[in-house]
Amino acid sequence: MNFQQLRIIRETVRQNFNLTEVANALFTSQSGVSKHIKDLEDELGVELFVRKGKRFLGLTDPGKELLTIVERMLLDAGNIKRLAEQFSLKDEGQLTIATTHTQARYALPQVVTAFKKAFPKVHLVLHQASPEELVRLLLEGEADIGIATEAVADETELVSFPYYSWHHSIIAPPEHPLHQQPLTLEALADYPLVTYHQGFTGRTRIDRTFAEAGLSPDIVMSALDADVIKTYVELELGVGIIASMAYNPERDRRVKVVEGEPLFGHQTTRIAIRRGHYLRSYAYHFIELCSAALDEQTVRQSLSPVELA
Amino acid sequence: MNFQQLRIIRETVRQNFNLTEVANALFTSQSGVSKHIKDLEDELGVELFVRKGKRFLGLTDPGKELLTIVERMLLDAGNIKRLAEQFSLKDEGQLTIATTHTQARYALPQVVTAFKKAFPKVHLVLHQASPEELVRLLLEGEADIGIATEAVADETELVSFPYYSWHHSIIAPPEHPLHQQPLTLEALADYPLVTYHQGFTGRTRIDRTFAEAGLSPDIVMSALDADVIKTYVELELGVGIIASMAYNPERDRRVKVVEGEPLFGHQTTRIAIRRGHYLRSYAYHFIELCSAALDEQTVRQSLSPVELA
DNA sequence: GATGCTTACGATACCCGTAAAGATA
DNA sequence: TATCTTTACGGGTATCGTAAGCATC
Repeated sequence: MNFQQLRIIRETVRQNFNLTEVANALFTSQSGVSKHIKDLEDELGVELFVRKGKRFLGLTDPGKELLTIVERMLLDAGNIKRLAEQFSLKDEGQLTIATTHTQARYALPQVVTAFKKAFPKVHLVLHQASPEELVRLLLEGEADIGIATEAVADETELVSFPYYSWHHSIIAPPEHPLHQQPLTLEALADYPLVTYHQGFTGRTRIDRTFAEAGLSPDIVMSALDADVIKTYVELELGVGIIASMAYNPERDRRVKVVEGEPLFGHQTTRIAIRRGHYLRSYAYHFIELCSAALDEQTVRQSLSPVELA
Repeated sequence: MNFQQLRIIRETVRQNFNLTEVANALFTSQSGVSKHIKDLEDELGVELFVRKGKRFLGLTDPGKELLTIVERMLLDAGNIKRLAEQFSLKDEGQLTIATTHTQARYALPQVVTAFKKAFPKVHLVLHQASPEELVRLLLEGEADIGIATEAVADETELVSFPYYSWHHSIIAPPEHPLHQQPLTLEALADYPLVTYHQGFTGRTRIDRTFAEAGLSPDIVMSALDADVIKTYVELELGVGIIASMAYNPERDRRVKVVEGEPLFGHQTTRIAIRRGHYLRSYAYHFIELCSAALDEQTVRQSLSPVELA
């Protein structure tokens, strides 16, 4: 048994049991992948994969149980590497933050600025992704910290902490009739709407709120970011619903804002990390810069790995 | 990084930083050990060991942190092997029980008999050891299950469950004057005593009870097992204190027994396993044979590994 | 016929053990 | 001086990639 074999087992599942793709992902030959799997199965005396002829279809029962152990071992292998870097290059290295556009654009700039000042040698990677993709990046160890409003609280392998709360704002051109009437869900649903994509920046909440009121608004356009939404609102395509922090009274003079909290309530953006993922000390500092309540000790205490069995 | 390197790191600590001994323990050459350590340190970019000239003295800070991860990885490596056997040889394999003489001789025979009947193909190893040694065997993965009255409840890396309760019995020749007087600690302390070695079979409790009463009895002889104690009591060397289950009215006719519970209270023998150590299904059956309350589900639930960090 | 897995084979790199040299107690 | 570690070197083995063969879709 060696680490390459373990990596291959894990990657085979990730690549949907296509050994050719596994070889590409691990930058090795497909024949080597094939042989490694065979060798490991021989050594353990168990078939790990369900085959149909020469094709791989899935994991056997022992394969499934083995995978959870393998994942933990490879997680630990990564932990060893980061741990070593922690000591060899105290304040150097890389920190990968997986986050959505909204956070990267409106919430994180101040944190990033402060962080860069404190740790100038750390290479900061802001990996922009959807909430679901972001969860995957954390689970696979490709990102150290995830920041999002959706999805992260639902995954048991992740631990998440509240970062900050915000609410939705409704924007429309200054002369829009919406500004002449009291704001209700019904009134809002009468106009074509422009807001975020499915699963982004509180869109789930928006949809649910309308649905619970028995309304089906006409969302004429959806976008990943508020800049795009604002642009189309200015073009009078419809009424916009954006995150409050995306509205800037200085710059956004061509639209007029109404607070949407009475309609949609407030949202909590969360900071997430994978259980058992070793974090460099500067990563803890980054989290503490986000929220002073989240000091290293507090975060570490919540980081114990999920139970076995 | 490979497994041999990890094994060497772990073994170097176990062998008190003597690389020659490490090589012997791992059945390899000392030069290879030396090189592996160097290679790993180079790869990680950190010194793992404190050296004085060429001698190894201990672990550095990163070395200490690394060790805990390495231990977990090697534990998982063993888990993979057992897991595979579990599937390839369903009811075959080996089960190593580390236990003291008293348990092996008086408590376990019935369990072992029933177990052998249920799992005739499992090679059962009864590893007789002191409670401290037994803890080490469990921690190092050399034993699957430990059974003892002492020590096992104090180690956080172990989980333990109550097996059964017992008390001490006092034995003396039938005509001994002890039998003519009411049993008190003071009366007992007047006679030379024969009982178990330090740390064995409730000896801790015996010593503490006398000490708390301000008595310092004359323990003329101590032994590992009740058979030896009985022999010397029969030879009138002194009064014996043994575990109640070691007294057999049929066979032990040459001594007369007095129950010692009023003096020493009762003791609980416990079944212990290491957190995170994968157990074969027949191991769970063994535990359930000891105590019907300890079914596989109950035991597994208590087995989650100790927290990180 | 295109895709995907297995097997064969040669080159390479890695690991191991012997032996000699250097350091430490 | 005896014990212990490092370094150098040669032999063996495992790993890797190319290429050909074969099954599956």
